[in-house]
Amino acid sequence: MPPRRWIAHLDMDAFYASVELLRYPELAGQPVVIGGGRRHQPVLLPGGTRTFSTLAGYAGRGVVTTATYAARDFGVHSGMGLMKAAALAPQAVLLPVDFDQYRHYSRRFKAAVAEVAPVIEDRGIDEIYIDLSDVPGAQDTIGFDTTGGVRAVAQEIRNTVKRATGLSCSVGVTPNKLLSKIASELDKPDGLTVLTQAEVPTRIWPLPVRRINGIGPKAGVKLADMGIRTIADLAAKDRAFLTEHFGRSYGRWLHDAAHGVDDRLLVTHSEPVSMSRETTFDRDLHAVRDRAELTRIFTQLAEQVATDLQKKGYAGRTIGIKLRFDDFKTVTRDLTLPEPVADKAAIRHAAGQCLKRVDLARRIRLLGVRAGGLVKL
DNA sequence: TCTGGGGTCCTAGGACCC
DNA sequence: TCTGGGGTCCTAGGACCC
Repeated sequence: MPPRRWIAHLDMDAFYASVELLRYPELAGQPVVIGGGRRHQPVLLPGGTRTFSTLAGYAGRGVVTTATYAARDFGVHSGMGLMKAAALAPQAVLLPVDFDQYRHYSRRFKAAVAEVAPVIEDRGIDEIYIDLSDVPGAQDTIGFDTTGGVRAVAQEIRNTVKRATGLSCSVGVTPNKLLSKIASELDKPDGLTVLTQAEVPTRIWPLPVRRINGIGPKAGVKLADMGIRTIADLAAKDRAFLTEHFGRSYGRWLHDAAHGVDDRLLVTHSEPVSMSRETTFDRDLHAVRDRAELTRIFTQLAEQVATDLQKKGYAGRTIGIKLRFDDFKTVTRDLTLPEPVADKAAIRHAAGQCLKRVDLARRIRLLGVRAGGLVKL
């Protein structure tokens, strides 16, 4: 028997919220929402107990970054505006985002996984792909179960993550990244799902098309308009139909995805392409009336980008800006310089040149500064 | 109760060069 | 006077993901 390709997708369960629960164990089982600004720090009372802000009465433009499963039971989910979440679950505890803490636990869980299986693709703070094909034991058959070996390896990885961090995760193991990403959600939280290619029709086809990583809100609506709701519906369409409606490249990809076909290799090393900073204001600002404040924030964003570049040892040749207006329309402008830059004056100046090319009639909701075309110094 | 912040990749048109 | 292709770079917008 030739060795089989086994790719795992590991997804930490409600990651930010779970890290907060390690710090505040008294919140276990309660609806907790992470998001918003710095205003909602817990207060430590003289007796040693803590009091927490709740969602009730929240006013602002924040969104839910993560919600505990207890909060999700009220219909709260990530990306939802905090105002709406407050209407659904006013009693839910609201905690501010603490990225430093999450990054710390992110490094811990990834290092723990690497002890068992070193071939890892980073997919952000709380997800990774892992190639299990060459991990000792993964190709073993246990009794008549040809997937028993890889299941045991995946379980060992889950145990290791739990030991190292106190956090649970969900894992999908299949022959490729596309299927593993779907599989890791099939038994969430704290689950493990192993699927073979032969199980695609029974386990994957009944799912909605939006479960496929790469079919987003727009494509989802377009497919629904054509009566294509499940992955089975999509798999039933031929290539020509899909390329006709979605273009050659995306159409072909849709066809492959529906059939569980995905040859992509793991990307174990990558260089950043861009670095950016952006901010949404508490209230929409007017280019003339709020000029001083806009200028101050604009300069600050440019300086933050410069600091980020210098800290990581990069310079950017293309400097860009982003504005979102009160009608939510977003525009970008960028400028490619003769040489890469990383100092705040150069970035601020180039960003200023970009800003001159924008019509500032509407009020501004968001402002951002970006450096692209990065080169390592 | 409208919709954060940080990214990647793709497309498409125009400039410019050979 | 009017006609080519092909390739690369730059810019703007948009889809999508975590």
